[in-house]
Amino acid sequence: MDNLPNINQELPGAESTEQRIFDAARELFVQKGLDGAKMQEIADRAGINKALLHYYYRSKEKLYEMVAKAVINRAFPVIRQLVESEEPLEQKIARFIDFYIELISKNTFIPLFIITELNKHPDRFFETIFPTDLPKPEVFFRQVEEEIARGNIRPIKPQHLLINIVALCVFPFVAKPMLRVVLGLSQAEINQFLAERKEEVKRFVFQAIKP
Amino acid sequence: MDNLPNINQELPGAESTEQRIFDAARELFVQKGLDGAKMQEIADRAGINKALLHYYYRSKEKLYEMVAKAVINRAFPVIRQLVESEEPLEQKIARFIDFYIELISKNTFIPLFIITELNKHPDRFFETIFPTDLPKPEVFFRQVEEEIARGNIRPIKPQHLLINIVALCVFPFVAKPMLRVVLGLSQAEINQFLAERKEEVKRFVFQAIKP
DNA sequence: CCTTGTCTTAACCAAATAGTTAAACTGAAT
DNA sequence: ATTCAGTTTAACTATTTGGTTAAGACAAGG
Repeated sequence: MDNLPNINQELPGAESTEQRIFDAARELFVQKGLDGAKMQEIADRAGINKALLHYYYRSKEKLYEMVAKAVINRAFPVIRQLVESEEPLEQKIARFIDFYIELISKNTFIPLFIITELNKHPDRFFETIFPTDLPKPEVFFRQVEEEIARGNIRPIKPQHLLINIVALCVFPFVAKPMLRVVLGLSQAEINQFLAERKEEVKRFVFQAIKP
Repeated sequence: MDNLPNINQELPGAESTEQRIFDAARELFVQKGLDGAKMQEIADRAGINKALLHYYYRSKEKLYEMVAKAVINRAFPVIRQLVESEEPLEQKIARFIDFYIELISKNTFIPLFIITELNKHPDRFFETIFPTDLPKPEVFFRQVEEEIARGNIRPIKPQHLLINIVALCVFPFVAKPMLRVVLGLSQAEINQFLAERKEEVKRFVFQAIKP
């Protein structure tokens, strides 16, 4: 009776029921919000009975809360790691853009979800997240100021530079449906356009901060 | 009996019931979205009986549709006018940035509303809500290509330039709560930061497209 | 004053949806 | 095989919520 643990049907879906529920809930909550996602829908996507949602996660609110926490706590450390590293600024910016665009293109709805959630409960956030996970942009700020002092880049407030970079990375993906409307692009053209963003953003940013 | 028209209780709230309903609905829909806003809540905010909502606007969907149309149609024509004008490119970009940031800073929730709802209910938006006369960016595109040909700006796809400009204008306001979290700014500092955006974006963009 | 059309309300209805329960299933330990 | 704990389901209940209805208020005109 050593360690042959609860194998309980781990074969069919390869994942535990609890996890399948959580994944389904995450997808739907992130895409449709608390009110837009329905419990039955979540159950269907997880391929289980609706009662199991309540068996594992007492209520819709609780389930949503756990999802929100997980999403936030997964998103921030990744950014933090990039922003706080000590590698040379130019290289760091290039890596950041590549990585960030890659990340968002695979998780289109996450930024909007976090922003919406942050707007709903501005204070709850600081209880939700591990304090250590909060990105500390000081390293980045110092690097920018050093490069400015050396004359390698033009004077610019580091805060503006950081936000500008993030804006250029995030916005086109978040506003994806608008591309179709405003630029009149087909689905294929939209994908082509978004694929070009990594290089485009890097060119744009580096040109914008040249001395 | 000259011109003493239907005064019908225009005194108490100074506004017609129909208008009060519409205003309440706009506030709540913009803030909470279609699913998040409840009819009873709208009625309460308007200070009237719930049945009146259906008396004036048949259903929730219809009411939402009218609100969404109004919100969008207040924003787009102005943009359109700017984008389609024939004034010199540099001047046009500067005016666009000034105007756009001004507009957004006074209606912070509108872009978020449009983007969120567009992502949640793309069909409804494209079929019923969006106006037929969207901004036509062709003039802008042509101007950019001309300036590139003349060697006044560096080569860049006009679509990317347009999206970059919009991204730099919109994103910081949409992501306002993130500023506090990521940059660690106080409310006063956030306002200061956002006030600097007009000049910052113009500098950044013009520098980025220099030959 | 009485009628008429517009506006407004309280009470009600029906559908959707969150949540509960009791029973059945399952696999493992006794 | 029996028990037992954890898991799962179908059927059910309770609540929320969009929508309706019938009756009343109310001004304006006859």
